[in-house]
Amino acid sequence: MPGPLSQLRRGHEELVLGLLRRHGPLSRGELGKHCGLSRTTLYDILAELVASGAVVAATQQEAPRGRGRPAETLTLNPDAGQAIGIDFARRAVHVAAVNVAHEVVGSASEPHPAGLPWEERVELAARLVRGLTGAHGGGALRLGALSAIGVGVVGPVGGPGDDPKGHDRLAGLLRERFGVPVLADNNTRLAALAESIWGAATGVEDVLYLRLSHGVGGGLVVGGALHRGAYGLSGEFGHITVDPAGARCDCGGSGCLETVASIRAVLDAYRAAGGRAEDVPELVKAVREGDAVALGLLREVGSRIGAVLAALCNAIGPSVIVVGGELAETGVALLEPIEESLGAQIMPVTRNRVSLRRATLGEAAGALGAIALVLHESPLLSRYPADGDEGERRPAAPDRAEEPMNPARRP
Amino acid sequence: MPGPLSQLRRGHEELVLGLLRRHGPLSRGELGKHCGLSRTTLYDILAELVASGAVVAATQQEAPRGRGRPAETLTLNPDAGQAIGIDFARRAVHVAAVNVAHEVVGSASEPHPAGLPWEERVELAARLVRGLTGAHGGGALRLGALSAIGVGVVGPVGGPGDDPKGHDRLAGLLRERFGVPVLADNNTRLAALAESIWGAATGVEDVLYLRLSHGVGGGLVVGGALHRGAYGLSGEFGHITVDPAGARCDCGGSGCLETVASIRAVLDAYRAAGGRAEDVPELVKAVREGDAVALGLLREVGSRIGAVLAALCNAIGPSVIVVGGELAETGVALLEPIEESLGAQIMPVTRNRVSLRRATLGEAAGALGAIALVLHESPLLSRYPADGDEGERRPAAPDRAEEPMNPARRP
DNA sequence: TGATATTTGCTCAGGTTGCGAAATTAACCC
DNA sequence: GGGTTAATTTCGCAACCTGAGCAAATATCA
Repeated sequence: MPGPLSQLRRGHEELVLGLLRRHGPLSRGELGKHCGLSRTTLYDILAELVASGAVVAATQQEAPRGRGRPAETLTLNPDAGQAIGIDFARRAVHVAAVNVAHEVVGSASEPHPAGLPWEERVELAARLVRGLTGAHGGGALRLGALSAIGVGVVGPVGGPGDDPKGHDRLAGLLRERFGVPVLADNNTRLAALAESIWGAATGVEDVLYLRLSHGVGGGLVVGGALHRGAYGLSGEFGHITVDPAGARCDCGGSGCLETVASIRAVLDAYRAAGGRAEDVPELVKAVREGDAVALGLLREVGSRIGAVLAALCNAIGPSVIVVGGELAETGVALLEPIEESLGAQIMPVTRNRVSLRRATLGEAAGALGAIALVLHESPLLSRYPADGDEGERRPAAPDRAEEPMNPARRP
Repeated sequence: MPGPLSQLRRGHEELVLGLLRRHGPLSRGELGKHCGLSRTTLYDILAELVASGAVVAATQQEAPRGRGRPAETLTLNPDAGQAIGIDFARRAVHVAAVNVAHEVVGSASEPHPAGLPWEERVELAARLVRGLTGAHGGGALRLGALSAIGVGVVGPVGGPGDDPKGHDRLAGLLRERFGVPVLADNNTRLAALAESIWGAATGVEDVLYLRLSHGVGGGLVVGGALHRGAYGLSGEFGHITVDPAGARCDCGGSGCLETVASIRAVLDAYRAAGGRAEDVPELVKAVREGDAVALGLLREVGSRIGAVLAALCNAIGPSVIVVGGELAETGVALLEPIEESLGAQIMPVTRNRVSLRRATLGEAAGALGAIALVLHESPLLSRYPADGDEGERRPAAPDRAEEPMNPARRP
């Protein structure tokens, strides 16, 4: 029964673990300088963490020999706990695992036919997870202190009760098999989160992620946290209208970005212009060989994309834009026109403050994001029970800090 | 010296006060059901709040006579404390005041020439504040437990150190005069926050606010909190390109929404089309009289606006869109075309989940938002001291809950 | 009318957490 | 070996949360 006090303690533990994660090995003294807690409390917490095995004394003795007693350097125990994330994409399952230090220890994927029943997809995921943890040498899967699984799924997540896609059942299956809570979100959004932590925008707090794949979508990271929107419908960049007179889109609209910038749209346009490419690798090959038709097409597509990104930038003000998905493999042939168009339409004040980057995580991004979901939401799992009878919500009062921050907010 | 424990306590006090704010008078028992704290703790906190005068027993005796001892109904003491907000607009100063119950107790405005020095504008603000608190009968201004002033200013706020607009000096002047901390943000953004609390989107957690005035701008409320963006540049909807071949804009770009939907742009276009109107009221009058030119123009402008809003909706997923600023006074003549265009370009899944509304707060919105800034950020003022030597930041781990929430996050 | 049940308001003892001050330990320097 | 310095540990106290239990006020029942 997690009361407010245990929560406070847990928050402080998270704070200390977070410092170790970001700074690497640290002595107790250095830790104390950064965490804002009193030495006594910090030592108490550290003793607890050491006892639990989450933190161990670093073996390296590269201490800059000072005058007094040498400080013991502490570091996270890389074997103490793991978290896994599973991305149930349309035609494949991806899994990934990280250790307590938030270092990726492995990932695996396996394609499957579209429409495979949830039972079999869960079975497949479980097999991949076994392979991962086994290969890592551990044997039995240990979820450690995190005790939750993150899941990425296709389609909007987070809306009210309806469950058209069977997500609730999926969560049930996973809970049953792994015996731990399951957290889920849209896999493209999770890819955005992953890129903001391990990928092209590591450490950046405000990220706009655009994914150009069979579908076109994306996600927003706001203040370091994933943005979901009112009905879990945030990040649908692919269905922004770029040409009201354009082609019909599966979503019911016309001239959506997806009808211009999806894989199929680009390949169709390429073939219509006389090019020959059956899939993205062939298109990439053509681009590498300097095919003028391909380059011209990508220039046009990139220009459209850049216009949409510029509008979003002005509205949302991210500091990094990440472009991912298979089409991003065409590299500068696509990114340069995007950047040109973006620069032309964005506000001049913002222009040199936004950086456009290509995604770095590839197909594991969704699974990694699912892990991040667990790591970020984990304190949620220990919150004290809800009233339950009515959806009582707090207004937007900012939560208490768990870590020092500068109170001098300059107006 | 506010340690983590005092903060915890303060958080719980805020929680209880927040419940009273939103639900109005409540008995201890009802309060207990919602706050998730143990009865003992709750009673302790309430005793403290009653002793401090922040909470008083409600005089009304409309208790639904139950079986046992009748419950004492508690309510916020409307005279216990006040907060003030000041909006330093380009050509006017607006001030507003609220009591602890977050009820607006008064507001006042006074126009002034553009470019007035900060000293005189602060002087003007102080005079307005004196008038307000005096008129309310109180006499001396009491800021109560809040002890901070919120300020709205023109231009981006929240970026790094540079201070081209003299905001730092303004904060200094206000701190000196009122002797309390000063919190500031962009006034249009603050208007968005105000609309999400007291205005057209009361209680809504995800709001997109668009302001059509001399400039065109807006703000985003995400999860009930104001969104600032990486460099304080969020909400610049006015500089989204709607027509790359359009007119030059002051921002340096071309064809920005502001070149189409600002007051001057609309009036110019109206006159160019043969209409006669020197200012917005005259335009509104023409609209009311069914002037076909005006209606046609607004239809076109609204259509442009709707297209931009649709794109933003797909990306951000708000549940309410609020349109404010002087031009919104043209009413349905503008809102209907906006809604049509919005509905046509938004994703069908989202269509009936987004509601478009006209702002309700008028010119006081900025000042009210400044108050909200103080109310929302107030816990910040009591956070424990920072390390100061380096900008140590926590990653995006969600903060601890101060209030019950449903831990069952359905995937 | 009086007894009982029920709900509410409140107190008390106990456990946990955080923190300041003093004591202890382990190195270095002379 | 003795002194110095800094890291670590111990100790005692204060603040906070909580469960249990008691008193107060009222409705219901005999």
